Amino acid sequence: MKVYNTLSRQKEEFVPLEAGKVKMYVCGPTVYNLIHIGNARPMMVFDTVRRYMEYKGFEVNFVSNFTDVDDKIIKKAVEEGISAQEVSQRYIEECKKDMAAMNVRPATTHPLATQEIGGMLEMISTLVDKGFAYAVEDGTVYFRTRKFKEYGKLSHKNLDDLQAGHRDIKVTGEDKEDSLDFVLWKPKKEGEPYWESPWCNGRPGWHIECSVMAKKYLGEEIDIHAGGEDLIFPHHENEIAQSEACNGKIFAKYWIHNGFLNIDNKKMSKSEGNFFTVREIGEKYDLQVLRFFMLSAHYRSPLNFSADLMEAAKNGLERILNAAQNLQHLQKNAVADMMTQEEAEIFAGSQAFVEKFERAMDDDFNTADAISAVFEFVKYCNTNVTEKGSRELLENLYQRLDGLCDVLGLILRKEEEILDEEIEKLIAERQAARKEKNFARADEIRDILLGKGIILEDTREGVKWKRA
RNA sequence: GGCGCAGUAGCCAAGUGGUAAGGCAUGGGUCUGCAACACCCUGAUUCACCGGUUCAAAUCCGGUCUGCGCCUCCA
Repeated sequence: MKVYNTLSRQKEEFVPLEAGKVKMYVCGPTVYNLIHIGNARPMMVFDTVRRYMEYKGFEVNFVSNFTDVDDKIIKKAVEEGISAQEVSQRYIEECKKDMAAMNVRPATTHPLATQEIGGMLEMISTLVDKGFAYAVEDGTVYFRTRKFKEYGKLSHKNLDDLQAGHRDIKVTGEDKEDSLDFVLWKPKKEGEPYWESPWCNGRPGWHIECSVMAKKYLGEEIDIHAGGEDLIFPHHENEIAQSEACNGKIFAKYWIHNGFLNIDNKKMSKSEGNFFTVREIGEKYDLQVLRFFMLSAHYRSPLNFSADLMEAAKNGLERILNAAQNLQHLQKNAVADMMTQEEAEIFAGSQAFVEKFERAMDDDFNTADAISAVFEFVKYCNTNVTEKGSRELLENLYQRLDGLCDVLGLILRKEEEILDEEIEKLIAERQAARKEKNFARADEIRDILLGKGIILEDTREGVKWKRA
C-alpha cells in the first residue's frame, strides 16, 4: 500500500510502526456552527482511509478531536448569551448527527480540548524547561520557533522566506522574541473561559491541543496525521515543532492532506454567499450522494461542487444501488439454491474487479479508480445475472459488491421496510388492472404510490419497488 | 516575492514511458401497454500550446499561456 506523504512529497510504501496496527490522528472541526461541506471532505476521505486499512486487516486506532475552546466559539456564546460550553456541546451533537448521516464512523476516541488542559500545561512546561518556550510579562507563553531546527520541514518553507514575505506578519502590541514565534498559552480576557496555569489564568493556543491529544491517545510516535491541506502551515508545522521538541521523537511518520472543496469554482466563503452546510445538502439529497461525489475525485485534487455535479453523482450512485437491489430482488425469488459449474465461473470472474479495486486503493487511496472498478463490477452483474440465477450466486455477488461499497462507506442495503397492507393491496390491485389492460387505473395507482415515496418498476422479473 | 498544484471528450474524472479506464449527459436500437431499470451501439487519430529526448511521450526535459492554492483564522 502506497501513501502520499506531504513530508517527502512522494508516495511511500506504508509500513506501520507496529505490525498490524495503525495509529491515526485527524484534526477535527472547531465547533461553533453546523459543519459545512468543506469540513465534510476530510471526514469522508479519512473515514474511507480508515475503512480501507481495516479491510486490509489493520487494527486502526483513529483519533479525531473537537476543538471546543476558541475565539469563534466565545463570540457565538456572547451573541447568544449562553456559555461557550453550551455552544460547543450543541454543535458537537449536531456534528455527530451529520457524521452519522454521511456514514462516517465515530472515531475510536473523540477528545475535547477542554478536557485535556492538564496535558497541555504539562507539555508547555516541558517546552519551557527545555528552552523551546518562554513566557512574557502578561503571561503569554510562546514557542521559540527558531530553536527548532527542522521548522518548515513539512510545509517546505524556510524561515527567512517567511519573514521576507510580502505579508506583514508582525502584529502590533506583541512582545515576542521573534515574529515567527506562536502562542502556546494566552491570558484570558474579561468574561472568557479560563484555566489556571503557572503563567497566568488563561487558555491554550490552538496548536498545542492536537499535539497533546495525539500523544495521550496514540503515543509519542504515530503512523498517520491527517487533515485539510490548509492545515499544513502553520498548524501541522507547529504541531511537529511542539511534539518533537517535547518528546525528542519523530511525531508522525506519514502526513496526509486532502485538497480543498470549491463551490462553482470559487473558494467557499460566507461573504461570497456560496456556503453550504452539510445539513442543507442533506435536505435535498441523501448524504450518500455527497459521499459518492467526494470520492469520485482523488482526495488530493481540488474538487468543485455544484448543483449539476451533485445531480450527476446522484444518477451515478443510483446505477450502483439499482444493481444491488436487482441482486437482492432476484435472490428473494430464486428457484435454485446452489451455484452451477457455470455460475461458479461467473463468480470467479468477478474477482478481477476486486483486484482492480484493491490496486486502486493501494495506490494512495485512488477512490476514483476504485469506483470505476465498482461500475465495471455492476455491469458484469447486470449482464451475467438473470431470474434463473441460483440463490448462492446472487448472494455471493451481492456480498462481494457490498464488501467493496462498504470500504467506500456506501450503503447498499436499504432498511427492511414493512409495506403497509394498504400499499401491498395497491400493488396487487394494479397488477390485476394491468392484466385487464385497465392501464389508466394502473397508472393512477403507480402515481398514488409515488406520492407515498414508493417507486414501482415493472421488470422481466416482476414488479419491483423501492423508496425514492 | 517564496513554495506548490492543475489544464485529458458536452460535463465529471482515472491514467505519469508502450499506443486514451469509468461515470453523467446526448443520439439510435432491444425490451416494454406506458414509464423506469437493464443491455447493445454512439463518442478524444488525441491529452492547453511550442520545442526537445526516445524505437515509442498525455506521461520525461525546457519554454509559453491559462486557472488555482498556501505563505493570515480556515477542512
